[in-house]
Amino acid sequence: MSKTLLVILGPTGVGKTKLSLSLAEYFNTHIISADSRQLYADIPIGTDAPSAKDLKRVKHHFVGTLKIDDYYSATRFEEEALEILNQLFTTHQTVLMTGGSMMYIDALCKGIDYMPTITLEIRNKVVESYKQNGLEYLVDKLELLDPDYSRIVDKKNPKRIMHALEICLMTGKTYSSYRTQSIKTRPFRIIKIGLIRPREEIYERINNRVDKMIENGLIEEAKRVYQYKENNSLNTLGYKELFCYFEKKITKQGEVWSLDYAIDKIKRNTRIYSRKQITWFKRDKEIRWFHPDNLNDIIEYLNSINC
RNA sequence: GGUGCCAUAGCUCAGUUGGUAGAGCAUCGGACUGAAAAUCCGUGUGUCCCUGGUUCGAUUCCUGGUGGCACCA
Repeated sequence: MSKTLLVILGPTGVGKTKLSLSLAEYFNTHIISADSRQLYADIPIGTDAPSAKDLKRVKHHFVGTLKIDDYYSATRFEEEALEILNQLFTTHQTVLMTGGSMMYIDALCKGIDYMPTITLEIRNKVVESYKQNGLEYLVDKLELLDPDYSRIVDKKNPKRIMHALEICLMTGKTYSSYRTQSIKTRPFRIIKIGLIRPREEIYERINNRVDKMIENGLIEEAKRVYQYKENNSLNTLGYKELFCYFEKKITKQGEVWSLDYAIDKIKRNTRIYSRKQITWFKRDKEIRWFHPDNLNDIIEYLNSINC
């Protein structure tokens, strides 16, 4: 029998955590978390990380393993998750991966192209140039250095432009030359289970969850990490909005960010995020969709394919 | 009871000197390959409250309703 990676995915708030715990117990196995923010140890409330109790019930990987200012990326996740998977497959037939970080899931399932890590020096240089000269300047520069990519890149998206430029500047080669976009095959079977609910249910659960996070001390948690706010780990739902409130920023409507406004924004942005996830997952035809309450249907399906 | 103001998108409102309408928010759709909870793009048909009148033509002006708000009794 082949080894199986069972992927449980879905939009935020749909109920992945609860179902994954049940399934992991059913298979008596571990969970690999595919969540780019639950990786960080100091922000468990805002990222809705598995509780201490959950972690005791089932062994998790990639939860709370990083410091708030650690660098991380989908590629590192690919490498490290593969390594852990290989170990786990020596003792387990089935391993679960669960999470909502779309690119992390794809990185492990399909692989992503190798690219050199950008040095801090180059990154700062490019970011600085963006601030000084604006996006169009960078677009022009990219057109010179990598005309192929320049033709297809979204020219309004600063991150895409900057990253391609960084690669060009650092390696002296084009960004396109690293972009093979080939799909890697894995030496194990991958089964994807998608969890979905009607929109209203997802939205209601998100709204309730945010209220609960506030009750559980999200504001204090955000204050504790505020000094690290420049780090990517905190460019995150829940924190960025509270930071605006802390800083008494002015809203588009010309008012000072109140706590209520920040909380509404968190809810709204989380809803938008969940939609974005749905959009991404919709493209993946390998996903078999279920309602999270139908654990039995899922197990029945898995049995039928010899899981 | 009297007077004044208001009634337009799911919400808050703008607007049409009379030629059937548009912003913000909400909603919805999409892109995505080493920062991805990031970053970026796109999306507005709605009995313009109802009725009658004037008019070639009314959501717009006028009459009368209905509902809301404010003030006066």
